Amino acid sequence: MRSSELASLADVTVRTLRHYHRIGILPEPGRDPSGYRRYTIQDLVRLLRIKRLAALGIPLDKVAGLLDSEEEDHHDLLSDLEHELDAQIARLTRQKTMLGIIREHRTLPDVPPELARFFEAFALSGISPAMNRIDREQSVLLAHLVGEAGIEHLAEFYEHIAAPGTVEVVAGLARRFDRLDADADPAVTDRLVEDFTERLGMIVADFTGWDGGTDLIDGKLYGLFEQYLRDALNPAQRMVVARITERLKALTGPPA
Amino acid sequence: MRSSELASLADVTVRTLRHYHRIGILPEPGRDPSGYRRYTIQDLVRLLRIKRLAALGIPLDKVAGLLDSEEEDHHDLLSDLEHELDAQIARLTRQKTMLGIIREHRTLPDVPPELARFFEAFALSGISPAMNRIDREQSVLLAHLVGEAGIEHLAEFYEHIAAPGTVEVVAGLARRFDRLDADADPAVTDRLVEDFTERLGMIVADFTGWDGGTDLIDGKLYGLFEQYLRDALNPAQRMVVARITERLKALTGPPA
DNA sequence: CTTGCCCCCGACGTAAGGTCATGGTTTCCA
DNA sequence: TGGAAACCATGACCTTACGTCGGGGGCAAG
Repeated sequence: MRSSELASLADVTVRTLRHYHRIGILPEPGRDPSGYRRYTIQDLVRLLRIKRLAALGIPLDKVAGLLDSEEEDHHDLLSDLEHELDAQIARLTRQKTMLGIIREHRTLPDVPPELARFFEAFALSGISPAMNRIDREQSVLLAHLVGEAGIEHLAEFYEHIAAPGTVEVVAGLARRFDRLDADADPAVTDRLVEDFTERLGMIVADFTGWDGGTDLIDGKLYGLFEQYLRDALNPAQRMVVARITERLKALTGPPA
Repeated sequence: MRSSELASLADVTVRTLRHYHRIGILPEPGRDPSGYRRYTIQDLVRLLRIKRLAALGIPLDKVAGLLDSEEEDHHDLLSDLEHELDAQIARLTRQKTMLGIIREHRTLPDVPPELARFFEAFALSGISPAMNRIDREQSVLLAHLVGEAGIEHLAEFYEHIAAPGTVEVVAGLARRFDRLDADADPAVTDRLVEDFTERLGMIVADFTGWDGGTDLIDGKLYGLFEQYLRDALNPAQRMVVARITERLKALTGPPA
């Protein structure tokens, strides 16, 4: 048998044969006078055994050991492999689940889908693209900040915000916030702070009372999160945020 | 921020940052006077967005396109990815199932587990290691010869052979076959042929009547299969095989 | 004699980084 | 103030299981 015949009998490519020779799991056969490899049935059997092991996901550098050792030293190897397979399947399944959610809700893939509804509702309600981008990037930062566990809590909060009846209020406030010029009339900013506090204060205050929240405030990431907002907003907007934050602190009561 | 700080904030390694720079999905930031990279929050956001996409299984060379394009051109990409995930999960699940079967039955991993019981029973019943090896290698050849579908038919046959009551008979015949010297007494070989035909003839004849069988006889692989046997056996054993084959042909009736 | 097919070898490429090796910089601490 | 520890930079090689060239030779048929 020459190489292409062996290859086609075993349903592999000739390149694969040479690869197996190079890594030493298939012995080099003899050559004919013109230097071509001549294979025997033993080589075919060996190749088929290799294929069976490879099809189980066994790495090629372990194959020689398995084929040449008589007995079941390989029990460890196989159970390791099985655990690794479990882990891989679990990972891929998580990916698929995430992709499915993203497809169903048609959300952007680089943003946590649990939070996406929120700024999607805004995007449809007359907010500027720039502010929308800020919301998106904030969400990404925030999601990383609170971690896997915290995101569910956040999602619950966003559900309140995005609920019918409330989302219009939020969108209206957001539009007004979005349109604040750097040198906005103090009366305008005052009214925005008042309206926000009055209409959303309790909802937001309930949320910031979350247990995990206080740990986060000390972290570096949280500082960056605030800095991100400072960078993105104009002075009037920054002032509004600062004053709303003050009012919310008062609502949640003095810290211990 | 310097590189290690950004890396730790985003839970990646510094090497990963540089990799992302090299492939162009994370822009190179400015440098400080000593040549160190100084990152900003925008870089952190970009990095976190990359991480989200990568966690979905999106290849890095598609990431830049997704992050920079505004709208949903990526629907195709995502659904392709979902299909690929399905395929991978299916493949890994098949591997795991196979491994599970092999572990449960404690069979050798390089041999079809459906056929393994057969020569395992033999190995325990006094056959020589050499003959046992022949059985194993034959099984591998045979399994490849008949393909995925045929193996189930084969397994059914092997069930008959390995059934209580029959397996002892088969093992006895196999031991006698195994011990045949190259120049065995004709009376001994005659008796073996007779006993085999009498006690197993119908079972084997039923099996060789399988529909797919006739296609295989013409194939190259089948010729090799026979050659393998010729190489492995001594003259007396070859003669016994040849004579049993004759008798079986007579049992199944003349071909059309 | 050329055409087409088969064979050889060697070398580069893949995905997503890990792991040195080497050399300069900053920072901490006695 | 000096030296050690820690940090940063670049470059190069390593991983898996082969695919894909590129260059050169062998062999049978038209």
